Amino acid sequence: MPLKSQVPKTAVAQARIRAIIQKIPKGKVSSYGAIARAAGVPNGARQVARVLHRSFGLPWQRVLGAGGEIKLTGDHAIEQRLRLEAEGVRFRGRRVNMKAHEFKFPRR
DNA sequence: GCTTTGACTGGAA
DNA sequence: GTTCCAGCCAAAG
Repeated sequence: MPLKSQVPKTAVAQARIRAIIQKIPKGKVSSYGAIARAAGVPNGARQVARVLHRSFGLPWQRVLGAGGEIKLTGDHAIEQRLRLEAEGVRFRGRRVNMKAHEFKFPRR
């Protein structure tokens, strides 16, 4: 009989989310939804956002909304754009060219 | 334990 | 292009 996991499922998901975000290479970006799916949490986009905000030391600037749109508000949005442009990511208006910069995660 | 809130998403009008 | 709406998940009050 397998022992019941003492670790909450939510904590596992969050750990995966952090690990995945760490894997995004410089010059590439991803979206909340894509990361959630890669972490095994479909429709967990909001959860990705929460983890991203909570944890420290992640390349948060490489995480965008669907379609490569910046979802942040205020000064944080400005900083994110500056950081990404510094990494070579080109913007078209308020969006990124996902065709060229989206990082695709390996399938299970 | 119910309600509100948020760095979300996709589809429809 | 915009606005509205319904769905989803976890944390906070």
